[in-house]
Order: sequence, then structure tokens, then C-alpha cells
Amino acid sequence: MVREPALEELYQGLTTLARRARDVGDNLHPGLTLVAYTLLTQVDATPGIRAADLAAHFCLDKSTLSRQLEQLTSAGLLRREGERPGRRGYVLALTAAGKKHLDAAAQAVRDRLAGRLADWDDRDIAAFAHLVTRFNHGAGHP
Amino acid sequence: MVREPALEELYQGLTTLARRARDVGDNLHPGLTLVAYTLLTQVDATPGIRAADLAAHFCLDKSTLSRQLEQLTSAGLLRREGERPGRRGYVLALTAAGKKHLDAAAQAVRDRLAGRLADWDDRDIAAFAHLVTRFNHGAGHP
DNA sequence: ATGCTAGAGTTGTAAATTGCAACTCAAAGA
DNA sequence: TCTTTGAGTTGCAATTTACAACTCTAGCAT
Repeated sequence: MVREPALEELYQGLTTLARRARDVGDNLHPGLTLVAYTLLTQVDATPGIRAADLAAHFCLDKSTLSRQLEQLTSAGLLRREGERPGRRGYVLALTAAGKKHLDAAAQAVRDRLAGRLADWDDRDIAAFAHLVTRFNHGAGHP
Repeated sequence: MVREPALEELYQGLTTLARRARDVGDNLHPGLTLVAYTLLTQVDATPGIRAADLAAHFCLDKSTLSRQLEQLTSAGLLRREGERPGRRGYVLALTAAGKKHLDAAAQAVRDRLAGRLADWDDRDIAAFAHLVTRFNHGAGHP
């Protein structure tokens, strides 16, 4: 198999990435934890999303999400909207403050990331982004 | 800028990856935590590596590594060898048992990952692996 | 309608992962 | 020889997470 070495390299790279995440996250979006950033981003990108959907997306326990969403809610960044007919639970949405914080953090992320990838060309960045997205799509529902 | 949307997609993908890491790791290499797997792999791949080098590589604190290496050592997977002249600290190396566990885990990883990427072609996998590696190389020393 | 089932969320509890600060120890260098 | 500095350890606390047991209620079948 030609792909075996590549699989190994890939997994090693992904695990390294994962273990560095806290450090990178702290540097990249000051003021917003990695947890907060990922949740706000996902809520913003997925209208009508509920806590259970977030749990499935990130492969986390309901209880973990419950507590983290509680924090964001009482911080005024997130809001629980009414239910949707045909589905239980409540729908999540950003507050105006949440949207503002997320936008600022996203801008900071783009700037920092652009700096770190200054010597990459546009095609490589786009390819990398698409591959990561594709990888994440396949995962989570094995 | 054309790259702005790609940067955003990339970072979102990377953070999602990071937050799923525990779950993925548990599934991928049963019996070895994500921490243990990453450390053993790195020690195996980098002869003469020391604790401080690992800390730098993973952007973690010395104390974190100290404790994690202690666990692996007392589990009989890792061994502290003598010092190297001109450099302080001691050199880490896998024991026979550590090598055996790591090899088994790596095989499991390849199998599982191959299953998850069954519909990818070899070129995409290789490209993904190289991009991740390149990204990790750039990071950590800003 | 009535009642059962199952999905959504919360809370109690415990474990794992990590960082910071203060420390010891010994090697490098002046 | 003596000072500096790098490597590692330990005390402490915060964060992140899972599992289990619970409540509540919407949806379904009878």
C-alpha cells in the first residue's frame, strides 16, 4: 500500500495539531477561549442549531455542552430561542454582543493566521482548508 | 484578499478537529491515550530527544511533560537514558514494551484511518498529510 | 384522550489535562 | 572557583471532559 506512510504522517500531524490547540487558541483569539470560539462560530454558521446538534458535531457529551452553553448564555453572548415545531429542545442564536465578539475574534484569527501562512500561496491554503473540512465531514458519524 | 475566506474555513476546521481529538483518539488507538500516543510517537521518531524538546514541540509546559513522562516511565514504556555531552537533561527512549505498544497502536491507527478515508484517493491523502506537516512546522515558534 | 416512550437538557461527581510559580540540581562559562 | 542558566520536579489551582442519574415534555401508539 502506498498510502500507509501517508496515513501515519497524517495522523501524527493531526495529533500534534490537537495537542497544540490550547496554546494556539490562546494566542489566536485573545479574550475568547477555544471552547467559546468554536461554539459561537458553529452557532453562527448553522441557523436553527440546538445543543444536541453541537454535541454531535464536536463528539462531546450533552453535559459538557450544557455547561459551556450556560456560561456563554450568562455572559450574554448566546440566547435560547423558542422551539421549532417537530423537533424538541430549543434553538440557539447569538446575541448582538455575541456576534460582535465573534466578529472581532474572527478578524483577529484571519490576521494572525495570515501572518503565520505568509509564505503559503493561495492555492495551498485553499486546498488545506478544503481537505480539513472534508476530513471533518467524514468523521463524527462512524 | 482571496485568501480571507479560506483562512476562516481553515481555522474553523482546525478547531473542530482539535475539539474532537479526544473522541477520535479514544476510537483510534484503544489502550493508549492521546497523550501517550503522541509522546511515544515523537520519542520514537526523534532519537536523542529530551523532555524539554518535547515541551517545545507540543507547546506545553515543562511540568505537564514531566508528569506525563513519569507515567509512561513507571508504566514501563519509556526509559531515561544517560545524558549527552554538551547538552543537559537526559535522553528519552522507548523500552521494548513501549515499542511494542506503539507499533500495535500505529497499526490500529493506520487501519482505522484507512477505513475512514476509504473514499479518498492516494494523492489527496498525501497532500493532506504534507500540508498538516508543513503547518505544524511553521507553528510553535512565532 | 390517555399513557408510554424516547429525546433534550441539567446536575452531581470524579478524572484527566494543563499552566504558573517556586523550588532543586548540576552543567557551562567567566 | 563561582556565577549563571538550563532541565526537571512538585505544589497548587483552573479548565475541560465523561458518566450516571435525574427531570421534563413532545411525539407516538393504543
